[in-house]
Amino acid sequence: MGVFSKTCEYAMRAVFFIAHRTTAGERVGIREIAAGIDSPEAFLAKIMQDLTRRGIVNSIKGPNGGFYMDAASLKKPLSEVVLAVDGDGIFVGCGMGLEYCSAVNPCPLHNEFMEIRTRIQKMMQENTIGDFNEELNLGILSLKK
Amino acid sequence: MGVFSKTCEYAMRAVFFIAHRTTAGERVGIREIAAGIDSPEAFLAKIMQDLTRRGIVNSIKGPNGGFYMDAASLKKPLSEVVLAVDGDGIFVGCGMGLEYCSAVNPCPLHNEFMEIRTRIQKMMQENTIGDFNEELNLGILSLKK
DNA sequence: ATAATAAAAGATATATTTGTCTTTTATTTA
DNA sequence: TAAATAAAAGACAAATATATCTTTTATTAT
Ligand code: FES
Ligand code: FES
Repeated sequence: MGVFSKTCEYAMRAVFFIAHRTTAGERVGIREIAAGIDSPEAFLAKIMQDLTRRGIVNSIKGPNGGFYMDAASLKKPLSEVVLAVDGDGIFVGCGMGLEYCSAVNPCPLHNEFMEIRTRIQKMMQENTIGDFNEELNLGILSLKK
Repeated sequence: MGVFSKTCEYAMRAVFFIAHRTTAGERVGIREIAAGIDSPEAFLAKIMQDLTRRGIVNSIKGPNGGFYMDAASLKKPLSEVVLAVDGDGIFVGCGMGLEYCSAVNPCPLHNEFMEIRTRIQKMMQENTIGDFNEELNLGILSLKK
C-alpha cells in the first residue's frame, strides 16, 4: 500500500502524460499512454473511462481520436484526480483508522498526522495539472519505471 | 485506502491498547483488546499472532494469560509495527507508484513527496510506543470510534 | 455507404485484503 | 490427573482492488 491506490497512481501518471503530449488540440491514444506510463492498457482504459465521465480529461472516438485536455482541465488541481479515484479519505481520514478524525476524539497520532495530511492536501490543491506539466516539459521528470 | 492498511491500523491501535493496559506484568485478552479498539476479534487475533511471532508484543496462553509488553517493547519506535505489517513501502516508495523513488529518475511529485514521506518516517521513528502511551494515560486520547 | 479506427461499455477473471470458523497447544486451577 | 482458559495454527469465506477480454458506439476517411 502507498498513500494512493494503484488505480489513482495510474490515473495521475496518465493525466500528466496526456497534459504533456497534447498541446493545441492534439490527442493521444490509450495504447501510447499505457506504454508511456508503464501501465496495463486494458486496466488503464477503464480508469480513463471514469476520468472522462467525470470531465477530468476529454476524449474523442474514431480515427485521429484519443484523449486530450483543454485549458480548463490544465487549470484543475491534482487533488481532483485523487478525489475522483480514491475519494477524500487521504485528505480527511484518521491516520489510525478511527471512523472520524476530530480534535474532540483524537487518536494518538492526531496532532502529527493532521500536519502531514495538510501537507499532502496542499501539495495536491495548490499545484495544477498544468503546473506539474511545465516541470515535465523540462525533461528531467519521469512517469515510468 | 489510507496511509496505512487496515491491518496496520488495527495493529497500531492494539499495541497502544496493550501498552496502556499492562503495567508490571499484567496481561490483557484478545476479546478485551478487540472491544477496546473496535475491531473484529477473530481478525485481530490473526494480526496479534503475527506481532507476537515478530516479538513486537508478548503473550502467554492459558488462564490469566493474554498479551503484554515488556520494557524493551515499549522502547521500540512505532515504525516497527508498520514495518512488520505493511513493510517499508510508505517510508521509501514513490508517491506516484514508480518502481523506485530516486532523484535520478524523479516523478513529478518527487520533491514534495520526499518531504512528506520523511515527515511520516520521523513521526514513526522518533516516537516510541511508550511515548504514545504516556499521552494515552492522560486520558484525552482515543483508540476507538 | 463502407471500412477502418479508437474510445465506451459490459462481462468476466485474478489477486489481495479483510474477516470468520474450527482445531490444536500451552498453561493454570481444582 | 481433569477441567477450564486463552492463545496459536490452519482452513475457509467474503469483499475489494486489480486486470483482461469481448462487444458496442462514435467518428473519420475512402
Ligand atoms: S483522530 Fe486520528 S488523525 Fe485525527
Ligand atoms: S520518484 Fe516519485 S516520489 Fe520519488
